Amino acid sequence: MNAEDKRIYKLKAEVLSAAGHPIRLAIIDFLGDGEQCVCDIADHVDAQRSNVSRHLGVLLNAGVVKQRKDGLKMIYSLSTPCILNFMKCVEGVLQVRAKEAAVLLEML
Amino acid sequence: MNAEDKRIYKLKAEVLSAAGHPIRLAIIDFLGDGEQCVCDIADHVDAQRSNVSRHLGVLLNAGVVKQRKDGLKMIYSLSTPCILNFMKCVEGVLQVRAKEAAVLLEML
DNA sequence: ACACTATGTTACTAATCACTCACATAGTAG
DNA sequence: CTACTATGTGAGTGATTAGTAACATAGTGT
Repeated sequence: MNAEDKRIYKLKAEVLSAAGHPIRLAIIDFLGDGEQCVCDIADHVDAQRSNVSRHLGVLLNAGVVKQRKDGLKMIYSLSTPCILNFMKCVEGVLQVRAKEAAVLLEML
Repeated sequence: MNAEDKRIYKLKAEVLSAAGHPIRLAIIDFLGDGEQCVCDIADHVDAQRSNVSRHLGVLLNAGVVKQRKDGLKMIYSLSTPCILNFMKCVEGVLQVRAKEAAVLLEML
């Protein structure tokens, strides 16, 4: 694995770990229904505004969301809808996990 | 967003952030070609064995990989191949990012 | 100009993570 | 049994991250 590969993995890891936080995941899910302003996002994910603002900054920085100003409000939306697709795969992983847990339970 | 939702987002975040590290991403990519033992993985991703062992523990814990013992060796493989698919989407995000960076460059 | 609202930022603390080194364990081969 | 190999784990350190409170900024309406 050369230095070039490492750079690319680092970039990809940035995107994935941006998505790898409960609040940010909730934000992504919420934005799947359409663009939203910070205050509505904060209400929906049940967290403080400044905290949500931070998380949005992380997502923006990773390129997962984009922003647009509308008067006083800053409107956020998903930069590409495929982000929602890979949640399906994540659910698949969780299903495998759950199945294995069930098998272990049987063994007791 | 109720407590149940939060639990599920936390689980999903666990899977995503398990994938959100350059070395672990390289491991996932490598396992895409087929199962591998720890020592070969360590050689391939160019990191120390104990460190790789740790990262594999994280992936295992998240349910991203599974393990199988073969004599002295512990063989790891992807628990579900769809994990490779969502890399495509990550690449899409990076493309959007690159495009925006190019646009910004034009403006200078 | 003033007060008000939405957002972002600074500074700080607590928590988590990554990495390394040294050691422990399990299996293999002589 | 002994030496060796592959893997995993505890302890420690430095780096990164999450969350909060207080403040700064930008736009709106009177």
